[in-house]
Amino acid sequence: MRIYNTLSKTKEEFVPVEPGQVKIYACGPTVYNYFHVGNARTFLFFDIVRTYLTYKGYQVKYIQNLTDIDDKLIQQSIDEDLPVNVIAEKYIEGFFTDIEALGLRKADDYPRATEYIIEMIELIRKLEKEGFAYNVNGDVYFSVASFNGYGKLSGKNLEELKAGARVEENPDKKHHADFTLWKSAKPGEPSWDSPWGKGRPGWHTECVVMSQKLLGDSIDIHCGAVDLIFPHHENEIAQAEAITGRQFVKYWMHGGFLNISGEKMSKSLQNFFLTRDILQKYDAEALRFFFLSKHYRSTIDFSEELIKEADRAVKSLYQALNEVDYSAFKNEKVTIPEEMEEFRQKFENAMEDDFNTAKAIAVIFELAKLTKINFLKTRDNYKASAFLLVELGSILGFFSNLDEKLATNLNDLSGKLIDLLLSCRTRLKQEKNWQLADLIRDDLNELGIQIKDTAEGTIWRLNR
RNA sequence: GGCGACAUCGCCAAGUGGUAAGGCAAGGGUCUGCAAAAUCCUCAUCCCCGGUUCGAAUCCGGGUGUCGCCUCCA
Repeated sequence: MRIYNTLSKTKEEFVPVEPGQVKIYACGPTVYNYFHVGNARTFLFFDIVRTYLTYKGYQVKYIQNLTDIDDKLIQQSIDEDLPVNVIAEKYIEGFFTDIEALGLRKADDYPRATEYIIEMIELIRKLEKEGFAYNVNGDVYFSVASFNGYGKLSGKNLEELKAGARVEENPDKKHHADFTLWKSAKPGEPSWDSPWGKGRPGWHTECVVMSQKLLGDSIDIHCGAVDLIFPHHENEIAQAEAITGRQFVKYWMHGGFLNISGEKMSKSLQNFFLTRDILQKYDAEALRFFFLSKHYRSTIDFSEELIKEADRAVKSLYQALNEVDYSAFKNEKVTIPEEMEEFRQKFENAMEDDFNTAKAIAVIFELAKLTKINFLKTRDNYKASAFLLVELGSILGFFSNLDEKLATNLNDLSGKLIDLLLSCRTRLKQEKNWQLADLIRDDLNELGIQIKDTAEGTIWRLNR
């Protein structure tokens, strides 16, 4: 299994710190709003990483944090005229609603920043004591010059950062790349007591503390989107490794951005899409297909047209199962013949090459095709390939509500009524009353009931 | 200004030296009373120029274009 590591800028063989176990820390949302489709892509991808590693037999511990105190939350609390903790609760609830709608599995824990204030203060004190941090009037900064190795993740050096220049000068800082560990509170802001006075922790500290507390000093995978490489993750490394002297994270994984029509999503451009709004209009698996059809590190361009296209693609996958009447044999015990395992192998090869989901999806489609061919030609092995199709597809999160989507019976009465209508239509056809027969067909179609006139007679299916 | 990424069929997208996966769309055939569905078939030499090599979409150099990071951001 090979994973691209931002730290080395290469694909590396994946070897967990402790054999058989994988510890993953995923940067979660700052809960000042419902999350957008870009967040959704990131969250969804790391859920796939977790799911795949679990499928491979690793014992995975997966943590995703919730940032529930920070400047944006404070601003939002002013905008909505609600206390910060109420804002946080509101959007945390929204977060859980939305990830469920997206079909993500729950993380093992969702630690919140405000639950770890004491631990953060403790960390900052240690940093200060050991000369990595300094206090200026109640604001505590991390001194980047004191940590040798600063910039190793993002590939920046302190000189370049200085030359960057576009940064607002803060005369309190020794080096302008120094970042805030503890921020003193202005009147009215939520705050906690600390050795430096009332204030709140800086953003970069929470992930270090929660990662170390819940997963240990050295973990396997820490992930987020590319924008977090600098400064967020760079700053995490500095704090964590300054204290422990050990490698904080073995594999840093970063997902690519999602743009809207070639442009970065931003509120000012009015091209901002909340995940919940998109899920209102489109099927969650269509969105999932859209995300996974491109490699996770590439920038992806979002448009509703592409979601519609993805929706058609997903439907054709379901259609394959419909064709072979998967519902009728889904509870049977079927063993997958040896020669069919080559598909699993191809699928795994794709996934194990830095999670090449686009390639893995191609295998899924090949399997769908094979299933139909087996069914039509030989009637052999089609059950096995259907099972394999569902198994592998499920790893990518597809086929999550098969029963609903494959349903051929509404309920007894409705089904019988449809059958009744169809037998009338058959009679009309025999009488060559095409006009009326077609009317019934078209009207049923309007209702989402698709008629198929086959050699064996007329059958119907719910159009998904 | 500094650092970096990318450019493959109408659209989306794999592919990191051995002769272009997959999806969507499109066209044609079969089936059908007509349709739909299904099914079969068709559909690219990889931004440009130069180089390395027996051989390059894949490596090197130079262009052009797009994008990202350097500031809160998934």
